Amino acid sequence: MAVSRPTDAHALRTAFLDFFAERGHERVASSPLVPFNDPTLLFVNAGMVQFKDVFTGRDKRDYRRATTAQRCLRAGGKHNDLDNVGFTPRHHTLFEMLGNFSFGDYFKRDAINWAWEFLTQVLGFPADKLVVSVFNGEGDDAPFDQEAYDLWLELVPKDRIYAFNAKENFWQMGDTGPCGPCSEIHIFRGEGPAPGTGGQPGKGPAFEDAAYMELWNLVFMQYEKHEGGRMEKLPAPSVDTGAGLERLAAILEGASSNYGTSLLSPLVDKGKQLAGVSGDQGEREASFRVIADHARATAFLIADGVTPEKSGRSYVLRRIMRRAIRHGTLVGLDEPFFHEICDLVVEQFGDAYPELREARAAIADAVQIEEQAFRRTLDRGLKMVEATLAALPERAGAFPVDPAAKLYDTFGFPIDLTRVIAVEHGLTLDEDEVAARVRELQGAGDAGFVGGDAKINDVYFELANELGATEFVGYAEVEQQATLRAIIVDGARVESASAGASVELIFDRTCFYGESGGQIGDHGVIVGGADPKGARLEVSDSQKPTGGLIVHHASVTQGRIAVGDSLTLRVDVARRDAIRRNHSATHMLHHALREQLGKHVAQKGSLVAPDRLRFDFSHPRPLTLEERAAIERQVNAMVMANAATGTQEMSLANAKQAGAIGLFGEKYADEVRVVTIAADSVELCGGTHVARAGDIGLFKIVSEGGVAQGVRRLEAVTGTGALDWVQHTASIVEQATAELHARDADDLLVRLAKLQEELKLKERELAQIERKLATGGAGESETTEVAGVKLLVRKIGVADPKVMRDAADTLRDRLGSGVVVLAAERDGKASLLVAVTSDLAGKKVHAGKLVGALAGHIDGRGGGRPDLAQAGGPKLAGLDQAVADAPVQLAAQLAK
RNA sequence: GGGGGCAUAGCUCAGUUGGGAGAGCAUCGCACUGGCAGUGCGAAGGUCAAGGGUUCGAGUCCCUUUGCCUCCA
Repeated sequence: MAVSRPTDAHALRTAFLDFFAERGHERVASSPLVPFNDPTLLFVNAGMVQFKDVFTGRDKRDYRRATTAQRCLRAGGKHNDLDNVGFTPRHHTLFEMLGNFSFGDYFKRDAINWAWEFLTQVLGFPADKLVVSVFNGEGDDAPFDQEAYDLWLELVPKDRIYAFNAKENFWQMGDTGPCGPCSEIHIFRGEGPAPGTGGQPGKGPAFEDAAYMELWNLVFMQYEKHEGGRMEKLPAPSVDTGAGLERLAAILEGASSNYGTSLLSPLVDKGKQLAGVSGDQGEREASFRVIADHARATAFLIADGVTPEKSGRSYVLRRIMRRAIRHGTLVGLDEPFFHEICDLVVEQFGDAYPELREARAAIADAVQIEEQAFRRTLDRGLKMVEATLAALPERAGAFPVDPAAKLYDTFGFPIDLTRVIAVEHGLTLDEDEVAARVRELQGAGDAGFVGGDAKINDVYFELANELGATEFVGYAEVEQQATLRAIIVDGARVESASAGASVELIFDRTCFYGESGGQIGDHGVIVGGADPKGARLEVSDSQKPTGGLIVHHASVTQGRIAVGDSLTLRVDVARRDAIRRNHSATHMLHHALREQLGKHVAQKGSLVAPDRLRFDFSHPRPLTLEERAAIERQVNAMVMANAATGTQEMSLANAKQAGAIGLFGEKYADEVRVVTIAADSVELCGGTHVARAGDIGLFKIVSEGGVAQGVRRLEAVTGTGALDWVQHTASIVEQATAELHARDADDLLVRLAKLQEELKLKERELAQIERKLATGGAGESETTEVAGVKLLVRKIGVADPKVMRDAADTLRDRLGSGVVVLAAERDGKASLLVAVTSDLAGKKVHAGKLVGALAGHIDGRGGGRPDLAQAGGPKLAGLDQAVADAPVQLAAQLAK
């Protein structure tokens, strides 16, 4: 036996991979958690996901056996167990799936024998505790899996072989596609050997029985299901197996729960250490488990390029992080702690998953930022809960549902926390009721997950397999003779096409760059061909749908083309040169951002077009003008240094060694292209670049904005585009300078500030003068008495509401006790204002009612408070009547 | 991507059918005090995020934009 018995979970993982590597399996690295080319899936949730297209035959690999330790995540989407995690021994968000795969190579015999050998020989699990199951032929069109049954019989006594129906033991990828029966291996965890079936397959305890635990699932893909359910035998059946590392480790290490294994217990203990406790924490134990589990998920997700944000996968991550932090507060971890647990994950798993080490700083930063943000949210929510409690009537028995729901939905305050506080105040809160109210508020919008990537047409897979990758010669050439290998019209392959047709073309080689890595596809023309007159095509786009296939989108403007033709491909050079400038500038911008803002800056997306470049990157706040200027200076300094750019093919490992920047979670081939600019900027990149940095001419940022929380977007121009922008902007400044009679552009700002200051002063002065005019010369003569109440009525020249109020104030104070009525004209409209001294307001006289009565004369409406009210209307001519009517209306009010 | 919300003095925020822009803290001044802490009185500080609309009148209502918080897929 070559592989020796492992002592802990990490050694178990290695032992598994070694075991299958020794048996001819390619050791394939775990794919990132974000599925590649699968828009239907939020996260990789099984070991076989990265081989999906291989099983269906759409994709090919140069090996037929593979083994992986695949990180998987179950957290988002329709059915997730998030709420259970931490409270049961085996629910996890992140887990590792060990698997061995056969792509049309070995089948049931080897799969069964190896699984048995690994469990009993390598891990030393007692054979008499293991029971297995096969498909019994019920519930689907496939028959009883006699083959598997017979094979098991060679290893296991008859009464430890169970047979179950399709629900348990038949697997399918989707409604159609590869499928087949499966066999499961379970372990009996009670005392002694596993009890038998009583000799009858299909009879006996169901495996839901807590005494049994599933260890390994072997899927035998031997059928293909077609539309309508018709089942066909596959010529070369495949094997897909999966064994949960956490479970195997629990048995190996004799732990009653997965949290007691060497995978998770160091994380649980770290949490306890930070909380200043040790040993079993009873009810609080679950919180430490949640923290441990979620720390793993958090560290891996961030390493795979997911950041905690408010949409999609990002939101799932944030929810996981917040749940962990919340459980931290439950056990007294009131200071940021989670980043320390996540850092321990990096240490513990960094050997098996080097991507964790690479992302160490990014993980720490993202977690700390999220911890701070969530604690702010908690503080804010706490205040609101207190406010709600304070507003509650004395004898309320329950915390009201609506505020609790709003607190959660709108302000992100955990429902369970609201309940805890309510209970502290002797109130109850039904969490289910609140959750129901939240769903109501949500409007039950269930649109389903919409992924980013579009589904790839089968025809491209077919062509990629048949023709292989298109040779790209466009780094050096912009014109190239090539043989036409395929023509696609409306998604179907054709042999020829004539003028007027919209076609997609594939050649054996091309100088056209297929859109990828943010750089958009080339335009150009294609000429020549077998047609005596010569064909001509305009290429409007070049795409790279899959497998290195470069597809030219073109319209035939002249002549006729056919598969096999030799044609001349000519890229639009001016456009390509502009793209080169923008692509190289993008790299330099990336470099400058990391220098000026910090290493937390990571590319989140980019667009390289001929007229502009766009760069999205992680950064927590808007860029200041100074930061933007510093970045521009640095990029332009690199341009002026005019260093030659270099490209080099090397292995991915060497590239990383050289410090090349790549994208988190991006899938790279083993051989990568590395682009170096001025020795500073080293990036993995397949794009086209300038020969020397100086070719860029000028780099200018033209806009800055946000796309999501923590993600900023810069847009910039280069070369002639930059010149256009500068000239346009400069001409605007010059015109403005001339307009304001400023000496120069600097003076322009001074002039503007001065003008604004002056304007403010003038407005104040004007208001003062107006008020003086309005209040000036108030003699006793104007004042009359109506039923013992002093009344001052006056028409004034200013109708600005504020000035009228000030004027009324002054006049009212002068009266001591009484009523002031002001009338004025403004913008061709009539204005009225009534002010009443406080001794009368609301008691004898109501300003609002009085002004309302007078407003009728000007066809207007109005209102206000008892002591002050305003009205306005369009009928200027009625102003005098209103003035005359004032004593009458006042008398009427006083008479009541 | 959809829903819910926020943006008011340097800071934290109030502003309830649309009717005079506020509080606390911080700042400055004066007073009490041997000095400090403290207390009292007073002052300064606002394009109510930006732009448009409705209205006699908008911090308040409507639309757009920007920034931020939050829930959900």
